[in-house]
Amino acid sequence: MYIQTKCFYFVFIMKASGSRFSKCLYFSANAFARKVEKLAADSWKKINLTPSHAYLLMTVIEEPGVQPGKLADEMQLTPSTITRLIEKMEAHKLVVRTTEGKVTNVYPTPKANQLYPQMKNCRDEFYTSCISFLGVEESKRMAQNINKLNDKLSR
Amino acid sequence: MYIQTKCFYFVFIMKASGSRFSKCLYFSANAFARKVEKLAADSWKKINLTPSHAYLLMTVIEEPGVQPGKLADEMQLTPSTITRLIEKMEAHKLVVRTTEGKVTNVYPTPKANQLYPQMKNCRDEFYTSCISFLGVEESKRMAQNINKLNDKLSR
DNA sequence: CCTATTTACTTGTATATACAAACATTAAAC
DNA sequence: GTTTAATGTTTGTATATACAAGTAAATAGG
Repeated sequence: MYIQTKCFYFVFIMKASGSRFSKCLYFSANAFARKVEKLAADSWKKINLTPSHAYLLMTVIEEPGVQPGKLADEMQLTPSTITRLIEKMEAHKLVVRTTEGKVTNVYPTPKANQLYPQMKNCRDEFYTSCISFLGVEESKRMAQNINKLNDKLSR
Repeated sequence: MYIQTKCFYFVFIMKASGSRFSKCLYFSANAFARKVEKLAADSWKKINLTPSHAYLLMTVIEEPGVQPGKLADEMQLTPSTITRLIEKMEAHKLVVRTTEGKVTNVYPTPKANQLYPQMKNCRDEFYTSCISFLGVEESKRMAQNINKLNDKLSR
């Protein structure tokens, strides 16, 4: 275990931090996002959902009838991206849409509701693996910090 | 100025940090990357380069003959992505490739070299705008922290 | 009441990136 | 030496996302 830690440290010296761009937020932020993405993707793979789909679906289950606009806000994605996600999940019979006037409501299907407990497990597993990589304190602080910066960067 | 700070704080409370997923690294990391991306894109827009293209080109100028594999390492992108980037920049007559055996070398064109001073300006501008949004200390620490985590997450 | 603006969502299109498989070249093993 | 494995790069294909423009409903001004 100690050796593994040292090994991490070695990699640390050689990899990102040793790269030409280590001090550049552009690279670090993007690389970090891709790595967290991968961690999340692994956690949800066993029920065949991408993280975006999974989080969208969980929101729909927890707030049946939620509107696409609100989903866009919460997930910090553009409305068009949300439309695409919903389309796919509709094709997989996990949500249904009803449109009344200019308002659209999204509801989970029974199939989705059945999946919910497993989805919560996946979410827990993802958090656990974040924590095991980054440490419980570090990973919490990181999310907080990033959020703070995100808000400063909100146009 | 004080009011603006308070305003930031208000947004902070309402936006990312208030969202259902604020404590989830998956969302924060992705949103953060997209925002930094946008900042970078703005900085390089005036010379019509995307940040990836710009950084790749600067590397090629500073290390003429650099190989795709090394670029992939430094930029933390996959070799296939590097190939695609190089193809595009070749189409724009900014780099040329020579292949000898299994090794490929990438060189800047005169056009690229001419562009170099402007590119450095754009880079500076990007750093400046990071700093102006996030603060000089915060933005340095952030990049460091992210790198540390990146290295821990390196497969 | 009718036009103009705003709101909510969708569509067309483009970008960046990745993974897996294909190649082609060199190195190793026997 | 011929087969096998490793290395470096490219191609085929798929994903996620965005922006800009389009549509359709609701609301506001005159």
